[in-house]
Amino acid sequence: MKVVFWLLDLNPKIEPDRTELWLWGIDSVGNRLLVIDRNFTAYFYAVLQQGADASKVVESIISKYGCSIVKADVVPRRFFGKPVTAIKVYCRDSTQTGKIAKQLRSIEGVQDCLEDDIRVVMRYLIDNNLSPCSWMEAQVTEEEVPKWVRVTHVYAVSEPPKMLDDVSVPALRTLGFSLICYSREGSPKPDRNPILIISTVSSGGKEKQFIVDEAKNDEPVIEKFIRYIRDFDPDVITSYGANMVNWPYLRGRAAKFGMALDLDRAHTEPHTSVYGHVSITGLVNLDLMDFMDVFPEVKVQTLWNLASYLGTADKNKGFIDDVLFADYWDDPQKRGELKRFGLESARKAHETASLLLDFAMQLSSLVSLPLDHVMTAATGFRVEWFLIKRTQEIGELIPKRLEQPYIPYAGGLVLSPKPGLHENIAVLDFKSMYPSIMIAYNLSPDTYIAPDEPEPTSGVYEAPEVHHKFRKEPPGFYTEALTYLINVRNSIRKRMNSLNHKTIDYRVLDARQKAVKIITNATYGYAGWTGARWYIKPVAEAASAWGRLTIQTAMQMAHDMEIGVVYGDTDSLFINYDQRKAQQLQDNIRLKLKLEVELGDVYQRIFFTEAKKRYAGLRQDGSLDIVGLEVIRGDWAEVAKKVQEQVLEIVLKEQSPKKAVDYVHTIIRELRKRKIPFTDFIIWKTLTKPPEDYAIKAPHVEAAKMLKEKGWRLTGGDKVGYVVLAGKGRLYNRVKPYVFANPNEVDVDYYVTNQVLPAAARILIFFDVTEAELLEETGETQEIRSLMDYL
DNA sequence: GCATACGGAGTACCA
DNA sequence: ACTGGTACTCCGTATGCG
Repeated sequence: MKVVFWLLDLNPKIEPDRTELWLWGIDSVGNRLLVIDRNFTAYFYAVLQQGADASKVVESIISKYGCSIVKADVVPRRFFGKPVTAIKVYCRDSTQTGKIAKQLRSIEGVQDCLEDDIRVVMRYLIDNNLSPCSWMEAQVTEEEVPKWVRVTHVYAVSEPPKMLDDVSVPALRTLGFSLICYSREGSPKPDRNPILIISTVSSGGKEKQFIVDEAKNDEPVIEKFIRYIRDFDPDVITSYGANMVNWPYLRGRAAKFGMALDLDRAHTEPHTSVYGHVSITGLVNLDLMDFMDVFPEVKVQTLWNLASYLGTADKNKGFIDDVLFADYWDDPQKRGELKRFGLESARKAHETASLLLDFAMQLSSLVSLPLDHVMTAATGFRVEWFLIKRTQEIGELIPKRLEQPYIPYAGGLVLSPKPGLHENIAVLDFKSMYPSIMIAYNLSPDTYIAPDEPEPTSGVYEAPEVHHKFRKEPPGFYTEALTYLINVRNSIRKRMNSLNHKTIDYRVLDARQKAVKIITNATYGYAGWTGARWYIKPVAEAASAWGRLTIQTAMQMAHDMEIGVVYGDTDSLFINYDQRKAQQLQDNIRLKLKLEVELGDVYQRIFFTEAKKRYAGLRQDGSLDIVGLEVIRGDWAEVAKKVQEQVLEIVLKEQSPKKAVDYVHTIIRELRKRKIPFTDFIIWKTLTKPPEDYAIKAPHVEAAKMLKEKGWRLTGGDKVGYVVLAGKGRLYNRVKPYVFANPNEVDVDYYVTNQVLPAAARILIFFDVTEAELLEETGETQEIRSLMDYL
């Protein structure tokens, strides 16, 4: 019989005599099912030395290691584009490929072994051209469902499934949860601190909380939570901090009680897998924290900030800092608030996940990494798996990941802006400049011609400045991959145009085009990453060199047409806007440089400082576009950011520096009177390593050390929120984590001199306002103000 | 002994 | 745990001056 199913998750099942592939899916009527492929044979390649006798090598491999090898076939392959002869070595035991490959490397005639580091799951997906989060069909025979497998049907296949061309997504059962633990010794630890509340929200809108008793015995809480999940049987289970905190904590607590955290579909427990991700067999564990790199605008990474950015929540109403959990629990007046907070967190997790799930599924389907891995994997790995999939058709072998020395190279060209105000400025952007350049000049690991190599007869492209050469024909696999991505995105966008924005199809397609876009744009970065399997520095170096030439040529063309250029960065030019001339410049660039240029923002007025990468523009619709300045930085106090934003708005819209100065005076006065909310004083900075590893004393490091002393866990990547307190000595001697600080201790003067003043002066200095003027109020304004204050 | 200068560490942004 | 280009604050020491 035939089944059609949507692939949710897959895992290898290691048996003594074989490795099975277990594919967990959902069929078209909503049955959860398991499809088992028992015909998988692991393999790797032994690449032969030039001129080695292939059959001789096969013979010696078989004679020496025959008992662990099923068969060995001689096959033609490519490596960095160059033809090689390889022996495809099939292994009896999929867990032994690495070991056998290592032994084979010392056999005479074998140059190296490759692809022994490709994991079973990815091998299966790549070889059979299957993608997770996609529909597929297979010829199957139904089997009895083992007692410990929680699905409706189990099938066996004799052939791997085949992909279907259907972009739809089945209705998934989703569950979001949050954890609240009790600790008076800093970060809770599972061996000593109980869970107080587990809150869950599931698709269908059901909300349920599991709350500990007065004795804080959380054993039944965990028990009931496990049972609840098993009954609901979610396809996707989501929480914020799932991988690093929630699952390890739940496992730790369960272990303490001698309980198995048995809530998956195969009677096993959540276990840590690649990239530190927690895998739950048969379903998908999604950590919302892994989505934070999609939204760099959210500076302080928390579930509540993410939710409010995505618009599912009204700011931080009802938020409780985890430092205070124990206090809230112990206070009968406040315990209810804590319970509400827990439930609200679960709601936010569930709502946020439902907004982001489409994107994650499309990314998973595009790059072939399973849904529960794809957001955890760094950009480089997502690009890499996408590329690996594309190289299989052309027989390119997958290089090993090597430790390579890091040598920087020249990047994009940045022009110095003309400081001050400009009227009527338009931005011309090169459309996906690096990908276009890589396609145009066939830049790829397999097209690179090293200096000592002969040039092919079809000719080469030679990069400016750096003189790296790339063969013109045939196209390299980067070129093919990028062309595919760009075409796919165009066709998706075309299809979207004919759809209502509110339809599910539109939403799914939009998620897909976003996924395609991030992979396209990351390919240049991947090319210059020393960790890349296909790292060849000249590829990235040539792309940026052509980029610099491109922007310089475009600038010269603008100049020849008497179009003023006020600024530019890498792939953009800021020009004095004249619609007719701009259009003509675009056409000229398209003809001469063979690259698309699009008209970006048009500003009524734009303000530049002397610094590059920092400006503020007033768009024609009246909105502000602030770039690089303190306003959008995450490491300045809110009070300073608000002041700068207002100053920019006044200066750009009303063109009244005087009014801006008055505004600054007002805020400084309020600051001195401590009328500014405490949270506006918090300065957030990221730790790049554990606090104790710092060679120097820095304010955020000292604040982090204070938190650590009280038992809070802090390492690289964590953000520390601190405030500056009144006192003497170095700055680092008078900071405190904001959770420990009292609003009255805040050093108002510091915030005036080192936060508000520089932020405001950065702008107003270009309107001949001095810092002294910003500090001192003079003349009548002061009289009026003080009279007003008095009244 | 103090104020100032300046390079380096550290962070965060833009493309 | 994708790239380079850039600005900026603060630390921590060197330097200059009296």
